[in-house]
Amino acid sequence: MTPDSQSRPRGAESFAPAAPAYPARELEQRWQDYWRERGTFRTAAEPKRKYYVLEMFIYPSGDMHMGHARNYTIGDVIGRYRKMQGYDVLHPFGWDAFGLPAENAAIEHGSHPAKWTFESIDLCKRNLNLMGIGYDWDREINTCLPEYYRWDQWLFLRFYKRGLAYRKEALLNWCPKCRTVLANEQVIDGHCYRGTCSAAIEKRKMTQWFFRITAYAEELLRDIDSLDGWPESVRTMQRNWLGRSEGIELDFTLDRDGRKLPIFTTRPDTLWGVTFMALAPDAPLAEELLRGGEREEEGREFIRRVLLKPEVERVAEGRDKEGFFTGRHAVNPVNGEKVPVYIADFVLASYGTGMIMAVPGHDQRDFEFARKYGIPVKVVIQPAGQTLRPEALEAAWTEDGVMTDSGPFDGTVAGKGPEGRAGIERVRGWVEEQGFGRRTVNYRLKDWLISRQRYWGAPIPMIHCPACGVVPVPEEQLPVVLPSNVRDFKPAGTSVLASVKEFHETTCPACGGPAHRDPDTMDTFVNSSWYMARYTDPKNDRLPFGREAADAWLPIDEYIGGIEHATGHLIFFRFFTKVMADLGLLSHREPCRVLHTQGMVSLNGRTMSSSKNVGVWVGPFTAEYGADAARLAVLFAAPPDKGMDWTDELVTGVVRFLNRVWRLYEDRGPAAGGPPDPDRFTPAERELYIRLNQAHRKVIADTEAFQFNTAIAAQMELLNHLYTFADRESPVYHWCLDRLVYFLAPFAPHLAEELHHRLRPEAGSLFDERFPEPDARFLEFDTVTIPVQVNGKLRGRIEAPRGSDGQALRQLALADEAVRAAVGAAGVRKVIVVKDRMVNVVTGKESS
RNA sequence: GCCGAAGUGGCGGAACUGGCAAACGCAGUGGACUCAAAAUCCACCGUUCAGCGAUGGACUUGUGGGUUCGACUCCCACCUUCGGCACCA
Repeated sequence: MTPDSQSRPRGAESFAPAAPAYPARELEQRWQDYWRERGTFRTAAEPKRKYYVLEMFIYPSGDMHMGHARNYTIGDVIGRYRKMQGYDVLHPFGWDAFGLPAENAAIEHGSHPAKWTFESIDLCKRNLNLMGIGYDWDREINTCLPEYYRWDQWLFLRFYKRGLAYRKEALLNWCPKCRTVLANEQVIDGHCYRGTCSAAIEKRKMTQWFFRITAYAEELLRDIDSLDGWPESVRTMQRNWLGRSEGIELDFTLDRDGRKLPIFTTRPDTLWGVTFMALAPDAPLAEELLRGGEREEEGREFIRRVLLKPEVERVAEGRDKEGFFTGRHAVNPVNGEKVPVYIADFVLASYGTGMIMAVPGHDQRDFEFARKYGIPVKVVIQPAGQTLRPEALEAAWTEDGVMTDSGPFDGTVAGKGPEGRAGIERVRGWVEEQGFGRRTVNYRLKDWLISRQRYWGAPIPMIHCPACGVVPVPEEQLPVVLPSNVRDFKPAGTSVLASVKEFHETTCPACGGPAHRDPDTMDTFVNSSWYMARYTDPKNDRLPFGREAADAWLPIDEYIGGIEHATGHLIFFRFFTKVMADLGLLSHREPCRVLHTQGMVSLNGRTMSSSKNVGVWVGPFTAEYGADAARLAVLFAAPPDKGMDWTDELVTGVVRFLNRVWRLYEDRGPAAGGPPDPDRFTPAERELYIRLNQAHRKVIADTEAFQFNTAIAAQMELLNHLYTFADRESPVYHWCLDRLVYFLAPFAPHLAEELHHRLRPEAGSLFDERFPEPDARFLEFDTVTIPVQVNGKLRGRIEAPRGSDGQALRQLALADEAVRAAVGAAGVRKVIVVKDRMVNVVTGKESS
């Protein structure tokens, strides 16, 4: 390990803040045991009022830091709170246990990925229990067990039957370090998505399995509108990711053989400005066009060279475009013009048809390319009141304008701007009428590549037979168990499982002849695409889950996890839900009603991370400060969706709060009496009682609004009032202590449970009690202090009975000395009164 | 470049539907307790000007405009930060 002053060595922390002044750890252990023994967080068999709260499950990779802890604490607050409101809560947890780090660790230590994984799971589970998270461990799932992944395989087969799983050859993202292909969602800026890897991605042509997620692109996009419990940011990110664009597909005709060259464009209004065509270098047609031509060899060499370039370089900003003239020409259907056909590296094979009509006058990329290769430029959209000359053009004109040299459309306003849309629409209609092309919708989203050439994953349940081709493993033969007798996990560019004879060699289910299994495993995002449904029926051995159970609990009422999954997991699990609904497995078409994304936790400016060993660790921290301090720290620092910085000062504050609470109850015996009698209130008691109810109201409102920081602040405020309240024998004071226990419950559950038992030794768990309602009669003070402004500036205050009418407030305000002084000689022109809130006196002349 | 979110004291952050900006916490200052310190408790604590002082005035929610009796909140323009997408035809 490199010396690093920022991160502290694990297990040897010496934190600056003082530890709690009460035996936090001891008492927390006691109540954690108590909850476990009593099954406090076990799920109801048949929910009456269901509430499904779920945190994204974890990839178990060793120790757990406060970034993790924050995620699970947020879920736990909601789970405990809803339970206390009488909901039947489902709050499960499990392990996303397949994946590369386990394999890499095994390679490094010469052990087996399973060993490393199970050790990590043990550690994580211990940490979660240390934090006092109330899970129903009876529903724990683990994706690396055959009981789980057989259903990945089962679903795969169902997908296959429906044509939603298929094999194709394509140019794929290859991570040279992980030695496997990756889905588009797993490539970030041309690099591997895994933080510990981030190697530059290469392209390889391979035959692999895909899920046809594009078949659901339209529904995935449309239903985003219905996800009103999701953050707008995530909805926008998904819309961008799906990338719908409307246009037309239209055929150019190749010279000599009259072959059709289909192109996709969103700008049919520029059809008359086409001066060349361009094909993607990796488009299948590219090499074909060269075949037999004079420039065949040269062209092949160009393609080879361009495709060799790593992805990062290809997409680098402002990069010079490269192209190659094929020697062929194509005819533009709208005007019969003959234009040269190029191969150009800026054209993507995977988008649209893999070829484009190029309009240098009105597309910046085409313009740059045309200038470089001396291709003519035509201007067919003239900006209003101007006449652009092609030879003087310095950049493409991409705004709205008037169509010129455009056959029947001369004079039409067209473009992508608000004015021009109608023009494009007209051309579109015409193109269809003339039979040149058809309306098309294109998506940026591509099919989901799920094959991985790695060992530690769910085997793909397919068999390759020399006689019968690709044959699915019969359902009754599932699971296809991942063999454990593997020596070398390091893939040499081919799949690990191909080298395991006993696994790889099999017989064909169709003809009985020798065949071999598909040697690849599934992307781990497959496992996490349906796990939320498995929790509803985790032990089912006939189906992935029963429909009744799934319908009883889904959709998730509250899903909590990191924003980094916005365009990966959160799209995949929506896709799976829709397919599973179409397979008749469940009724809902969206998996999750409300989504909250949680901000990162940083330490000294660096994001906490297990793999980088940066963090404050749950084990050592709770040993010294306890779980309640950890929980309050992550909850109080900031609203959940914002990032937060972990500091010693933060710990100081929450520990001080816990100590103050503790001390308040220290000399208290069992509770005396119930709610206080308002008829016998002293003025001070009355005030305290109102403050109690106000705090109560705020705790409820803020918790439901996901503002735990202010919910805790309200409790701190109440605590401050209690400390300065003189009469410690007052029934109102007693009652406050009684209520405060409930307020604390979701946030600092251990301390709350302890105090609950102290006040009511004979009672059961606090979490089997109902969360109380505030006393609606005492939510406001009878007298309000109302600020008085003169011309919008604060000049005085008046006291008035709550609910006083405008006339009364007006009189009081105008009688106020400071107000009269401020008004002076100018005279009152107008008085605005907002009941119980504000009086504003507007004076006659310019005064002041 | 496009899309989205945000910008408030020394710091983390509050502020209902347009109605007292700065709740709560940290840090800081003063006091109590103590032989002393820590811990604890109580009080003060946006900036600036005038005043010995009590107090009073002015200013203040990224910048500049606007709407309004009144704007952290709404509108327009701009700046900055963060996040996403990006040769997508």
